[in-house]
Amino acid sequence: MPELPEVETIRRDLRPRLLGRRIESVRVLRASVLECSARKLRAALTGATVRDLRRRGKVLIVDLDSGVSLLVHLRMTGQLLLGGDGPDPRFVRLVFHLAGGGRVLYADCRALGRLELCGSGDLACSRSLARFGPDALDAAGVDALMQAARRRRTPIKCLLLDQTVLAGIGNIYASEILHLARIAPDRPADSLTRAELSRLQRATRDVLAAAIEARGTTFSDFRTGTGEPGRYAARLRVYGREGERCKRRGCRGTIVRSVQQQRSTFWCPMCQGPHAAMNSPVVNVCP
DNA sequence: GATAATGTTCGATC
DNA sequence: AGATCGAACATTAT
Repeated sequence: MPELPEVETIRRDLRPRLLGRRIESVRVLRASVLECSARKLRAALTGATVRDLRRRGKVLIVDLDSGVSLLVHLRMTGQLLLGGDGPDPRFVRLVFHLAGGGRVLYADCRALGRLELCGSGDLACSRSLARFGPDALDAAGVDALMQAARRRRTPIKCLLLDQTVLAGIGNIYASEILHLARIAPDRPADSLTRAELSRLQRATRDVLAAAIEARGTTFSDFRTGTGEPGRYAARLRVYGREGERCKRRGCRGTIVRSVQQQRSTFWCPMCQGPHAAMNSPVVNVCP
C-alpha cells in the first residue's frame, strides 16, 4: 500500500520517538518477512541504539549506532506502528521492544513486506539500495525521469512506476500525477513534448508534496506511524473513481479504468486525451 | 467462489 | 543486451 508519501509519513511519526532509543529485544512471529534468519536479526539489533531514520523511495532506513542499518520495505500491506495502550492490531509479524518502555510493531496482513539487514557502513547499504533509482522528490530523481522519458518508448505510466528509474511513485500517485499533468497514461514516454515533460515534472512534485502534507492516502490498509488513516484519499482525483465525473474544472469527462502491466490505471480520456483507446487489440503485422 | 488489492521479483520470451 | 510479460508471493474484502 505505501508509496513515497506514506513511508515519509511513517518516518516523520517514528523518528522523534526512536532517535537515541536502544532496542532491548526483538520478537519474530513470522520469519518469512525477514531476508535473514530471526537469530541474525536479533543478534544485530539487540542492544543497538537508533541513530537516524531515513527514506529512499518506498524504503525506510533505520540506522543503528553499530553501523548496521535495517531496511524496511512495506510492499502491499506492511505497517510500522508505535505500540499504544489498546489491543494490538491484527497480523503483527515483528515486535521491537525499546529499553525504558515502548514498542514498535511490524504488522503485515499479506506478509509480502521485507526487512533486510544492511552490513556495516554506507557501502553495504547503498549496494542493497542499488536496485532503486534516485528518490522521486530529489532533483536527481526528476532528472532521471526526464532522461529516461527521452529515450524510452514504454508507456509513461510504466516509466513512473519503474523503481529503477526513480523511486517512490506507486500505482495511486502515478494515476494522480498523470491526471494533474493532463497526459494520457498510455502515451509512449518518448512522444511527450517539452511542455508535457515540464507539466509532468511539476505534477510529480505537487502531488507527492500535497500527499505528504495530508499524511498519506488510506485507500484501505494504510496507517500512519500513530495508527491513524491518512487524509489524502478524499483528495484523489481519479484513482478508484471509475465512472465518476472528472474533477477538473470545466471538464465534463468520465473517469475510466484500464489495465497496464497487470495493474489498474484511472484517467480521464477527455482532459488527458484525446488519444487512442487503451487495451485495443494489438495488431500483429506478420513478417 | 471469483476477483482485485497502495509492490517487487523471477523466469521466459521477444 | 535490453525491454516486456506473466506468474508468484499471501491474505483479506467485496
